[in-house]
Amino acid sequence: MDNIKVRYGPSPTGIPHIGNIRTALFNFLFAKSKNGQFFLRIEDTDQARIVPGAVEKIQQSLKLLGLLYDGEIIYQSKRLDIYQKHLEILKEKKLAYLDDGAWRFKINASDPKIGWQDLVHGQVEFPTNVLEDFIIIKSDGFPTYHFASVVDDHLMEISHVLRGDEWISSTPKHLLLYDAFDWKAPEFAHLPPILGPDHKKLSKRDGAKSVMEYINEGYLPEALINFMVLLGWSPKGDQEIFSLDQLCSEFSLERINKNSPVFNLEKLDWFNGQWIRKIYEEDNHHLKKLVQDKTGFSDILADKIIESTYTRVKKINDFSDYQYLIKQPKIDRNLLMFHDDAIDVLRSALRLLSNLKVVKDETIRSVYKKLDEDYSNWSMTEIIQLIGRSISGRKYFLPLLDMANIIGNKLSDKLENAIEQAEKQK
RNA sequence: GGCUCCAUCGUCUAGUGGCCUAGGACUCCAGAUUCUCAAUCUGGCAACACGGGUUCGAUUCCCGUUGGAGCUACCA
Repeated sequence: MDNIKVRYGPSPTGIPHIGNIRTALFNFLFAKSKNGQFFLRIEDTDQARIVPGAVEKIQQSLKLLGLLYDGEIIYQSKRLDIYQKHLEILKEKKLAYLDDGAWRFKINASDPKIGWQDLVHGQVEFPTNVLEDFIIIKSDGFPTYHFASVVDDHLMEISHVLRGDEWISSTPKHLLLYDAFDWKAPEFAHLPPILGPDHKKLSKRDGAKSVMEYINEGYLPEALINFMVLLGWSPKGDQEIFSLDQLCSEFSLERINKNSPVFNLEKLDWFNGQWIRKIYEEDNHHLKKLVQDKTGFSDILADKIIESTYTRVKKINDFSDYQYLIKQPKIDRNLLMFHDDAIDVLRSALRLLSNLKVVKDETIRSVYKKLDEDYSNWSMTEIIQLIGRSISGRKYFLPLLDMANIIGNKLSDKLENAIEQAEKQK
């Protein structure tokens, strides 16, 4: 199969969300895996629903992920004359008629069934008697999706149509249109949609956000791609981490799943963590730049923070949570309050730890001694350094609350054991 | 309602009649490691929706039931 051509055909009715973009991804990967071409076609035939700026957002989303399209972007709204010309052909064949200002296509199926070999679903068939004459040119002169996409796909020599599952029941209409023109229909692959945790259509709350939003939140394009592609597609082996390049050679339509996957943010977070570590190891200048762009850290600060915290971070933005560890700011009132709270927690924790003999007495005594001093003049760093060294010893410390949590967890375990044993003795 | 699609651990999935006491990943739990956490490694919990067939043998094939999703617009 040569001369593979596919297209991504969003309608500019808003900013495309991740489910939408996954369709673009699959199209892109399929084209690249077959050495084919990937086109962008804006399906702006519904004048009422057009959102200004949406096209730019679509382009931006694709660009951020590295999904470069071939050739020029095509606008259906600029091809009205072409659709008109094709309407004439149907009129001549008596396959179109005027109805209340709009043109309808006359269903003229000879067989009781119409079907096709779908590349992900296999054979799909519809009884033709459920089909009704449908509108191809609206009364405002613009074509409907059905008409415009069939005409354009043919003229653009699209070989494979990869689109959402919701189109599956309109495909018979499209097939009839191809027949009417005596055109060869392209191959179809209908992709199952991503669902929310409630198994309903993915909502904004559940993760139907744009690529830009995800990147703003600190997700990496690499992680987004990796996550999206594994939602509905699986590789041959057990490998989980894939770069776009690897996917371009690995991808295949046969391994697309028939059922609808559920969006799972925890796994996205995991992918993002994996990619942060991968980039740190392979190209830490790149990571540093990303962190600096996001946080405005100085060179030295960025180096220190990244080095000490890159294993615990899930999103790029998380790095900024650790800046106070190293920045040595003068203490403001808020930080001071935080001090008091944290130090109270630590103080009582230490008391209990010493009772339970979890930590060396010596350590506790030295921390106590420090804590009894007037700590309000200390910098945050000094406090954390002290506690970090005494209890944990790690040079680049933990946030106080983390520390309190650790101690708290250890305590509750110990206490639970103690209670259990006490009860056993009874 | 009609038509269509779909159905393996909580989630993403492998599996195309015997390699399956169903494999991997996320999450969770435990252990190892690290003077803490994280990361890493090891181990653990956890699934073939149900009922009929077909077959020597079904997660895998067929039918039905149930459940979920989509379409049923002068929206895409």
